[in-house]
Amino acid sequence: ENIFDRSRMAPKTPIKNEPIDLSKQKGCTPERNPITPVKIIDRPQPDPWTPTANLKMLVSAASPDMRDREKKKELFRPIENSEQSDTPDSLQYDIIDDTTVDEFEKQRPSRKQKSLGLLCQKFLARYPNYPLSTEKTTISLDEVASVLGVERRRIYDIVNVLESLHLVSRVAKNQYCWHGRHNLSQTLKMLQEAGELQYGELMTFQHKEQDLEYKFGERKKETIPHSQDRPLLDFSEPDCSSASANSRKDKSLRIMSQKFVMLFLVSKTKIVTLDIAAKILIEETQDTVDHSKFKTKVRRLYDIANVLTSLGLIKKVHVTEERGRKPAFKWIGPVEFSGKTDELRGHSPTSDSLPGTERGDCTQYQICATGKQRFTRHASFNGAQPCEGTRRKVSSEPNSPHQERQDEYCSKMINLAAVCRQKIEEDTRWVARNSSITSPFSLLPVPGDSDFCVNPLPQAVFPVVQAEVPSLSLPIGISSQAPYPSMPAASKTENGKATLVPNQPFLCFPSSSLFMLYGGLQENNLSETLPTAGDKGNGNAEAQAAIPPALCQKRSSHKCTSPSSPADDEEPALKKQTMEQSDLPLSLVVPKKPFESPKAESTPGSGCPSAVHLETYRLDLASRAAPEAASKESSDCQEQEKRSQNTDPDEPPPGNEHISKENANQPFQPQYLYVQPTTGLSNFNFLFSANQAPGAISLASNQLPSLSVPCVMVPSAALASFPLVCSPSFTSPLSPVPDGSFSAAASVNFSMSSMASTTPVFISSTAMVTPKVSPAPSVDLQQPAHPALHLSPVLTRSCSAVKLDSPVCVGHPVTLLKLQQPSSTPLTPKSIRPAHHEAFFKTPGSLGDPVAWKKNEGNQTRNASSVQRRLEISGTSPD
DNA sequence: CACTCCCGCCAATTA
DNA sequence: TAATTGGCGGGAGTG
Repeated sequence: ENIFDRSRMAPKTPIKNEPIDLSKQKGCTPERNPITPVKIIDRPQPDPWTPTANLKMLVSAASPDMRDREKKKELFRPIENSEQSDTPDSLQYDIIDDTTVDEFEKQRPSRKQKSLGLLCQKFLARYPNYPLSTEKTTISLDEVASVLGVERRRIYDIVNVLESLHLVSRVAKNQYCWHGRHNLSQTLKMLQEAGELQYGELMTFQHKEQDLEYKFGERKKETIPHSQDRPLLDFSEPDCSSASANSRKDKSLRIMSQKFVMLFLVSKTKIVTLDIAAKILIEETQDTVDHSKFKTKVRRLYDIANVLTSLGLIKKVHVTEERGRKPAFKWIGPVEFSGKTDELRGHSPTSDSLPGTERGDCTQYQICATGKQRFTRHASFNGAQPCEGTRRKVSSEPNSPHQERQDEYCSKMINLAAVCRQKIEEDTRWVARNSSITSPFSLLPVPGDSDFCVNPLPQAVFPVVQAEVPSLSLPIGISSQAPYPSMPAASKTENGKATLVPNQPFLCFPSSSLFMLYGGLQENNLSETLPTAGDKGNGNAEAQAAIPPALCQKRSSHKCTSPSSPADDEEPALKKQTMEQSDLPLSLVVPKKPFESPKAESTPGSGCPSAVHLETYRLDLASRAAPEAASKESSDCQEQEKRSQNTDPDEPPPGNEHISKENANQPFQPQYLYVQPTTGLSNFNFLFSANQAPGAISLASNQLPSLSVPCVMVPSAALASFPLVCSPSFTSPLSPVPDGSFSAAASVNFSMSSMASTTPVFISSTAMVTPKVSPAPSVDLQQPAHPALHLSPVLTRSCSAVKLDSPVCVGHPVTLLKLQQPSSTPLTPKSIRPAHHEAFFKTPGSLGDPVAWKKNEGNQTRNASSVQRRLEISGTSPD
């Protein structure tokens, strides 16, 4: 295209009087005098009258060529008709006849002809996509403006967007330097990463804590070699900056442009609707976006979109939804940026272990789950996500003090969540419409109680078995793989399938596959408690839930994993897949922050945010249900255990994995889904609670059910070595078993070995999996190698302790037990809290124990991973 | 009427 | 202080 244009354009003579064709000047330096020269000279200002008049004049003045019809046609046509032919055929244009042209010329240029997109095309036509590195092309705004016959203002619009993508950079007043697309892929990659981080986390919130900055800086540096191009990515940081600074800058078209692009890059479907983008970009926390603001944002987005369209990065599409079609844009640019910047930032080997994926998942879930508590959310976020910003913040400010921020944070999150949710919906619909695939999200309204869906990861990435649980009214995520027939009431035990066993609180899946489970909160209370958060929270949950695991993984692999880590290999693939699968429901947000997450969290001493969260969470729960927070945890655990045990009998034999529909019925029984780590994820396991309280899911505003999923993230390694205890449901106050009763806690041990890929995993929410899950698996609570202690014996107390220490991220009330360290004495959450933050936030490497621990695990995991993991269920009750 | 998005006022920044 | 940038939103063109 460009070439063509160029040829055309090239001949052009510089504007009449213009001294020099600055545009072509090589070397930015040549004419150092950034003169603002020309500006007026050629442009007789005389006619203030109509813009059109000016335009005409300019056009005519600009060059003879401009007058030429053909030229015009060329210029205009391509853009105008872009829809028709994305691949413009030069011939076409030529062919197009002049006859029309005359009129064309006469009539005042139509609006289209003056469109920014067209203008941008003209602009781009002037410069080579891939200029020789040796020469630098300088762009003079004035010149360009005059040549193109537009006011400078318009040029700014174009340049700003181009600048956001590093296609140009400002060198001086009125002077920009043309870089071309050499760095485009790199830039996109960066944006993608940033997007994942940002949107994944949702919050890159700003605090400028040193850490944050530090991190950022570091990251950037790592990623970006050149100093020059990076300017934009900074946007995330700016938040911190003072309001004043932010004011203008924040809203900058550049930043918007980057964010907009990020949305595409992060989006699974690669389609972003305008309104959603606008909502997301409006950082306002408020749910209800100011209408005028929204409109303004949309205007800007159109501006940006026009430029991006002319760059061939996006194209306009429409997403149809029940309400009608909505304008949207689809990313048609490169999706994979293997290139240059690939070197991920895997900091330390240890980091790799972190499952970005899980993290992300967790985060999302967490968010969703706890609609109520801000703290919780935050905490969860922190815990779950490694976002530096967040964490730092948290760390620095332990809970309450900074509520404001939290609020903001929350609000943002909420907002984002809402947006995401919408997006998801849309995407889903879109997808559904476009593809036969049923999106998991489509589930929408889940009948009260049971609302959880299982989302399979995108196929490619993980061999996933998708389970549908019709009974649950779960929408089955059919993301990629073959959909499984839903099992009606009956439970299925088939291998690949995950099933809910009727009556059983378990979900079983084939070990090999990963599942994402979305669950509603078990507790309605939360929603009640947090009225404000409630809806939003749901939205968040949904949104988050929506996020495809794949993304997470991908993310994790990228960032989290150190280069050396096994994940790396896969990474590309994952990423790719992720990227590729356009059909899948979009996940706007991908949590990203692999860096520290697990480890940091896991850090023993440090009270991980997760721990904090838990506490908070618990507290909330407690408040609604029972007051004793401290005891509560333990109690919960115990309860669950008890229950589980109780239920066990009912349960099908270990070998079977069934999901009981009843679960659905039983609002309170928590179900967990265990997600087997894939290679990439090998380190983490996710447990999601399957059960949700009916209330938890609110479809309210949206049809999409908001799911709050309590989830627990556990490093697989950790699991392997440690016995996991599925947490009891704290859930509803309704829960039959009050605090006091904990009979047995069921401890589930996942040992890598034991959990073979083939082995189905059981997740029991309330129910115990006491029976041997798999016959084969020996119940070794501990692997010899691991230093970790198994708490199995002490489930009860361990619960609390575990949470804190364990690398597990808890999104939810779920209590996982995992003991990493041998520390015999279980720490109570409380005790732990204070200390952790610091440790927590430290770089993974800094974490002594955890790291070591992790490494061990990691190794094991790897080894084991290939091998297997097995789930062991021990009936052992704690004390 | 809903989309698009051009246009240019005018404030924030720069030089 | 003047010029450059660029946010912003009215309102016109399109379909």
